[in-house]
Amino acid sequence: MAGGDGDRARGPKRHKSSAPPKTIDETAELDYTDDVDDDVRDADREVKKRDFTKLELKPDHANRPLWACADGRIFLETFSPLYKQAYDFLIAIAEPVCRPESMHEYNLTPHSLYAAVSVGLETSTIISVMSKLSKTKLPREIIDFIHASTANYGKVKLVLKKNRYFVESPFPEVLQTLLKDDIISRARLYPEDSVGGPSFTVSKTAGEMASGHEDLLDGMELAAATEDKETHSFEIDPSQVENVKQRCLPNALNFPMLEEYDFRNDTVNPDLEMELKPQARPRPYQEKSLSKMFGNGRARSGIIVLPCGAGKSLVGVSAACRIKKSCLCLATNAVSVDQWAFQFKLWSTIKDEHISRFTSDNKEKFRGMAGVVVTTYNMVAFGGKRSEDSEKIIEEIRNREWGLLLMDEVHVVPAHMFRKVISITKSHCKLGLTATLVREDERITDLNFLIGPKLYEANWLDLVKGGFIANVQCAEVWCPMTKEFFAEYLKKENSKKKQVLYAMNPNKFRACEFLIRFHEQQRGDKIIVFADNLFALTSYAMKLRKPMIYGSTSHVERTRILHQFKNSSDVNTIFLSKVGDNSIDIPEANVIIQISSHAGSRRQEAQRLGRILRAKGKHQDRMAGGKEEYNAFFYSLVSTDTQEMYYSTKRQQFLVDQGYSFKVITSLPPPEELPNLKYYTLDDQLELLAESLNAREDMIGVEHLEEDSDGKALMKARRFPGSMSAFSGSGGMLYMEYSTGKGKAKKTKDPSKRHHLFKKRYQ
DNA sequence: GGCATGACGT
DNA sequence: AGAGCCGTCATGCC
Repeated sequence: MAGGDGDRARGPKRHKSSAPPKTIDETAELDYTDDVDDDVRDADREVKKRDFTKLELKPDHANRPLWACADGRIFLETFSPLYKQAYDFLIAIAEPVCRPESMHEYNLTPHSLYAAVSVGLETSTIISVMSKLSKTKLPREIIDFIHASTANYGKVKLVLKKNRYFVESPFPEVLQTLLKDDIISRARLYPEDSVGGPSFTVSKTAGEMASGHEDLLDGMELAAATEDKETHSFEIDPSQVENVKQRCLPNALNFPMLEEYDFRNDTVNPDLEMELKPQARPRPYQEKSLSKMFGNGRARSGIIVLPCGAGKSLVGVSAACRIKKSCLCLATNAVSVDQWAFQFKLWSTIKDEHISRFTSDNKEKFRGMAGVVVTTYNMVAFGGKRSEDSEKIIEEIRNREWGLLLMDEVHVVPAHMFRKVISITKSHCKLGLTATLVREDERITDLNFLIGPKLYEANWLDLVKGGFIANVQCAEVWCPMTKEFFAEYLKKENSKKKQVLYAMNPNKFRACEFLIRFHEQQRGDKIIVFADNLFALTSYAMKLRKPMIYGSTSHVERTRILHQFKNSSDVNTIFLSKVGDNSIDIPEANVIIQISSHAGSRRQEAQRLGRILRAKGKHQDRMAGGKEEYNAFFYSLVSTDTQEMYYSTKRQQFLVDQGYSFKVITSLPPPEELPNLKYYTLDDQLELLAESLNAREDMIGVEHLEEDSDGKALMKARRFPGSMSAFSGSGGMLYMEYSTGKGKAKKTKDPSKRHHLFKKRYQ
């Protein structure tokens, strides 16, 4: 799983040296006389794996949207009339690698196929649908691979009964196989009345193995098999569940454990009275996510990936409303806890006394037999000494059997401490939600055994087309370093000092000033400026007299600034440090300018973009006229010839994989604007340089900051004798021209930035 | 305020 | 070359 990377486990062997496949156009022009035979020599097959020209096209290939390579790569034409069905199918069986506008690339992996069978697809269906969609006869390797990857699915179940975990299977020999594994056999617990032995607990149940129904293509129905079976089981140590599940995954023993909650037949745990309100109407993709989770009448554990602003919370609340059992909802911080509690009350009929928040400031009592508790990962995983109140509540949380464990921002769960929440709490079903299933470390794949497979992932650009999220223009603004700043930059060894210099580059400052002025005055937009570096954040905000929020801004202050930003036309721009990445909710903003973003985090980049995806409102109707128009803007300001260039490319990767393209702008601000912007004279620039060079770590702190009555930031004069001097009048002409026109290289035309599939053409 | 933790980069 | 430790900026809990 994992959005785009992380999952190094490939399907059929990938050839390191293999050249990129020919482009579709090239292959289409060749003739297809050769056949893909079942018994070609290995050497031939090696060639055929990476050569499209040898594939036999079906006569009606034009109507079929897929190309499948023998090495597990799949390409999808997005302009096909079957795109929608094919997308739903592919996202279920394969890992998206890159999704530019007209051609998607996917990868078939053991994990992705495991995910496919977990949402109810059967091996034969996967092969037949793929075959139907494919322009060519499916390569033998692919078929074998699908069979091998899915053969053992559904043979083993993990079941929670009376707060104890059992590994169950109708096949005792499978359990024996599992127990040959050291980790699993050590995790086994024996019944108290036995001395330990090879025998399993046997029970008779109406065993229904995996089944479900999907509306993939016409006539594609999945059979449900119901028959009475004997079930064999052994108990495992709750603290070892994570390890046991890991051992069972496709890349190890390959008996992935089913985790499904038959909530309708759960008579042990009390029901919770909670319905979705009639006005809560899930959108098609939300409905689709839920159908993946509840496809067979039970609740599957897994992960749903939706962009920010696409309504993840409605999916979470809907899931809880279907299960109708106690639900533990985990979020990353207190603000988010409040929002979740609010969302539950907004979308569901849950009674106030059945929902409680549990944070350090808000320890609401848990009443009744069943309920929803919203709390933080921190609270559950906390290892230190707890207050008396907390101790009581956490004890209740530990001992309860939760119907649903709902995890917001689930990409944080692989972290060392946070993953503990999975074993601390006992739940029948786990649902993880996130917009960005990426981490810069390799641990994202751990979610496969910590929680479950990825159940659904929406395509951002499809949601843009549907008008569900904003249509964002992404741009990278190249700001050349001034001569003086660059000279100092080259002298510095310390990367921290370098960072300050490229963030404070006067050309970047003026590009920022220009963009703010343009969007505020010409378009009436609401702007967020992000700066990771606190020196840059404070300097920019003060020079431009805009309010800012960073780590040590008090809660009261944050609320006040955000309120002004939302409600007053006087405050249209706010400066945020990385506080803005997570814990602040700003639905009004529709422009982002990044001035310092040293960290090469793809997740942060996507998260920041997500801040403006909700932006629609008055701009929404512009889309109605048929012609799409951008209603949100995302600018990354980078100082050219510095480290920033490298990080910027790295940061953008996630969004590029989602199909976003970054336009490169090289002529900002327009030359004729220069005199109207700050740091026009060399003296001013040199003064800024001196300040930047003197910037010390300890100078950032509340004690050095003051705010004037407008809430605009000022700095104590003695700290920065020169900083107050240049509040020159703004005004002057503003230009629209930057968005189009001369001399501006579009990134998409730059061969080095193209997707590898298309690189050749530009070489 | 102190301590623990996360996610980056070096 | 890579793992692991530390630095920075953030949060949460007591």
